[in-house]
Amino acid sequence: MPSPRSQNLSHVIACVDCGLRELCLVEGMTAAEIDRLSDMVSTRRRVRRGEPLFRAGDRFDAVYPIRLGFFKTRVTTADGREHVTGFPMAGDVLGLDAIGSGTFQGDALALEDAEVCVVPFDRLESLTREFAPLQQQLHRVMSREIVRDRGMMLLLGTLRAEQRVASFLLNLSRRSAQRGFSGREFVLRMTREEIGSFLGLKLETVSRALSKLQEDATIRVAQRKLTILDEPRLREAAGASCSAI
Amino acid sequence: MPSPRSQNLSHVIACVDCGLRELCLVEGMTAAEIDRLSDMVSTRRRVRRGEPLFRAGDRFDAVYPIRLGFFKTRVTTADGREHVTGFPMAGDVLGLDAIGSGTFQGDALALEDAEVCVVPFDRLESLTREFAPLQQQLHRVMSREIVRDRGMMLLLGTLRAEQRVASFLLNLSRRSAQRGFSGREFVLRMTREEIGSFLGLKLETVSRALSKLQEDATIRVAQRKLTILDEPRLREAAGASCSAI
DNA sequence: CGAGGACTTGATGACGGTCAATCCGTGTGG
DNA sequence: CCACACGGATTGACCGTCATCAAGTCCTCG
Repeated sequence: MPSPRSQNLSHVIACVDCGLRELCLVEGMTAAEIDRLSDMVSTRRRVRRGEPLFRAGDRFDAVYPIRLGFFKTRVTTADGREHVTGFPMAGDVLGLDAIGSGTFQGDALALEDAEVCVVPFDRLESLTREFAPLQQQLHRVMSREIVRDRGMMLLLGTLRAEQRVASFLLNLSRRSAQRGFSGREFVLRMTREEIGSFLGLKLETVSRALSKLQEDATIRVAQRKLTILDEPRLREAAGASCSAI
Repeated sequence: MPSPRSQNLSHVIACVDCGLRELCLVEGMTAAEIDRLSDMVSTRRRVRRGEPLFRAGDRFDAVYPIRLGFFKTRVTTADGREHVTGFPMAGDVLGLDAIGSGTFQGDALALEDAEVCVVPFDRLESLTREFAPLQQQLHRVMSREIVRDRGMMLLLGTLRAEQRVASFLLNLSRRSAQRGFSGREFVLRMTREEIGSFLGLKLETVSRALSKLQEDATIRVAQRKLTILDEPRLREAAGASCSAI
């Protein structure tokens, strides 16, 4: 893994020029304020596919807005079972759950080559005391995380297998579209097993649900490539809680 | 519902004297700093059993540390199904999930007569810019909420009915003990149906699980009164993820 | 004391888990 | 270059857990 210092900083895009501004921490700040933040975030870190950004038990001292790439976050229970808690992508912020305890509670693994900004948390906290908009945005981002998790609880607690898979696809579609990519056609960067772990299902059940949706001509799925053919139908398959996650 | 102004403020306990300090927002602050916060939180609000503290769609402008009582929070889906997202009790802070959107995403209903502190959020944000310890504590509280929700996702995604119920009881026990009450004997303030909604189960399944644990002499349950007879066995019944929630 | 809600318990069936066989795409080595 | 191995994915058969439906009991509160 390359040290942060191995990055050529002159090539680092400033926050003010970053395409992810409105998803990230700086939303609502003036250009001058953003530059202050940008100076602080002078380091980036690349994470290669399969490598961890952090692991459970690592000491927390920074949060990581994702610049590029796709991660999975997971927790591992005492008896070795693994549960995927999310699939963060560019614009999402990793590590917020570690603030409370000072150590990371789970692993974050890159599902493809990725790059994150390294935001030292103590300095971020100081800066939020100066800039109210930054503070508000940090609170919004954390709060969004809570709302997202509530949505997942609803999904896990009330939906049936096919509804869960349909909701999951709609979620990926929406987030893909938010980031300027196609919401209709995208690549599933994770395995069926990882999807299953995230949704509280077994990989076979995920596979069956996808096959079923394909039979209905709702989606087309060829390996990792997924196309939404009939979005209204997919929303219907997800049930009324399609907006859940 | 009585207006906040109807409270006799001279009887309001200052934060510095509050038994819930270490759970609430002021942990780590000096007495002088706490007094500043205390002045701000000059209003309390009583909520009678069955009444809402807030409802989905209400405008967010304050968070509510619970002084006394037991709540349930829930979300209602478009098609009218209800899902309980938590059972906050004294020392927990209500409303953090609304920061992101500015409106409450779900309802908070008192399961028994309750009293909360009203902390106007814009003033709390200003104050956190002055007092770093207060800011850190707010972040810790929000982060804890995320971790808690992650734990619920793990529970809902991986545990079987009896394990969920056992985990739930251990959670109530721990929180009860943290607040100075017995962790061995406590009252279930919610119905079987509400427990089921929270755990992603039907009320009959909850009832059966409780009966089963009683047959094993792990617990004794008489209506709402619950006694843990054999805690190690209950931990075993919860599986390795007993620390989940 | 009566009514209604909360709870328990039983019978039955559906959904999804488990086990197993097979297929497919990719990368590796003969 | 092809054969093979391997992991991921699909599909089928079977079974267990939990939801559903239903009956009946027990508290609680008017």
